[in-house]
Amino acid sequence: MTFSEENYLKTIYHLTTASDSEVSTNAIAERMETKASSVTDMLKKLAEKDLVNYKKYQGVSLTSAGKSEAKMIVRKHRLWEVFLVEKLDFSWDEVHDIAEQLEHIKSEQLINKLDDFLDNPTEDPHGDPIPDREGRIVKIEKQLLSELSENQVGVCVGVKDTSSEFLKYLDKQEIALGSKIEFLSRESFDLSLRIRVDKKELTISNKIASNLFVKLL
Amino acid sequence: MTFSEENYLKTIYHLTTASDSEVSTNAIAERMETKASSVTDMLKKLAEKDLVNYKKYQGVSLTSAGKSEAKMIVRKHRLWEVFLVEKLDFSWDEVHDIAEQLEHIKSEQLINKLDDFLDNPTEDPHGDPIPDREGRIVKIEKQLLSELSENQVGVCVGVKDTSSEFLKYLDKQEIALGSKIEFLSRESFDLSLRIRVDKKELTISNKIASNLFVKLL
DNA sequence: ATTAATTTTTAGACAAAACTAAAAATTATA
DNA sequence: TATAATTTTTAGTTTTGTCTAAAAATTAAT
Repeated sequence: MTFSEENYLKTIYHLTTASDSEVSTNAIAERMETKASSVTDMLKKLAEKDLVNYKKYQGVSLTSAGKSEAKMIVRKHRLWEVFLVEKLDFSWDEVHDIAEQLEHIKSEQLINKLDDFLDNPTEDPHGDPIPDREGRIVKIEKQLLSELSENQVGVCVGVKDTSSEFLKYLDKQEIALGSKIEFLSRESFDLSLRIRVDKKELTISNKIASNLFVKLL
Repeated sequence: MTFSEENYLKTIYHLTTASDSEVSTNAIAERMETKASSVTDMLKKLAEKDLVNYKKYQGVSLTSAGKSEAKMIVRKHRLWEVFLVEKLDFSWDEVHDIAEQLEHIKSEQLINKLDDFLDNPTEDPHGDPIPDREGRIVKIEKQLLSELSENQVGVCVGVKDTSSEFLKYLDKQEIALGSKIEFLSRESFDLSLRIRVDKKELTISNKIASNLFVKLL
């Protein structure tokens, strides 16, 4: 399997799990910053290899073979992210691009040894679940901070947007995985939220709140 | 820089440092298990980028830019090998193929953090020197076991052949980096050597002895 | 229900890196 | 020093993954 094929599978996996349906050629092209015609070419190739279900003009989904390949790529990506943050002391906004490269390294033994070395983590530094060696994913129940009602309290368990920009903002506000977040009040005018993070009170926009996952206490 | 370009630079680096002269198209082709015509194509491209000195029919050498690129690839390869052996518990005969992939990961920050994480090793698991972040190499004086004279004593500091086959043979004989090796006697008929490794006496062929580096005590 | 807009696919081209086969240059040999 | 053998380069293909432009299919709008 080539890097390019792996990238397509991974993208299709993310898009289909997010929307829980078939995904369009254009959606893939947009996410991968490539042209629709290139996507069509690759879909044909992946269909030929029985990694995707593809019918012209009908969108694509992964076959079970494709899905398990995709999960292994996601597994590698997220394990390497844990390594970079936990062992090499990278911050959570710096690891994505490097993990994009590392996820293509081919060696099952390597990834399983890495998994053990990291003590078999179940989530990456952004709170996303890491598939185990059989592809199983332990899903934690979490919800967006923006969906809480006043006075509910949760722990930050993940981020929806993993852009460097957003993550740096969180660092600045001292919001990290594990931070206790209390929903104090909602400003009806702009939907901004008053929250308490650990000891400190602050105001965040609704956009921020709808990119932060919390687990209710 | 593409993977392929990096592989060519690395090969040229190894061949030129071994022979200390220009290297021929055929030598590169043979080492890389490719065709001479493919090598010629790539040499033109590398010359275009000022990474090699190339004149038709005259062989090639690295420019200083090419050499420093090559050293960085070697640095990455060897640091990853240390990681695999020291941290992930691979044996020294298993790491080469994985390091061949990892050496192409692009991030200076990554490799420098890895270097620190490993406590800035100066040699890889086969005893080969690891260039530092400026490309400096600390060369240790070492010689082939086959070049010793009777009753000299050394410590195993490296291997010339790094094939899995040879390394497994050494494991079987319990010869490792750091083993104390006493040259007891030479059999003139087949040039085989009687040696003592740590406490145990054994006989090894001249071929084995000429692939083992020792440092005299 | 046609027409218009959008999406998707096809067709043809291109760059990278490999290959084969043949030509050219170099080196070795008689 | 001719000629033979070897090495290296050139020329022309192939494969992979991308692109543009145009055609075809689908979806939206009047």
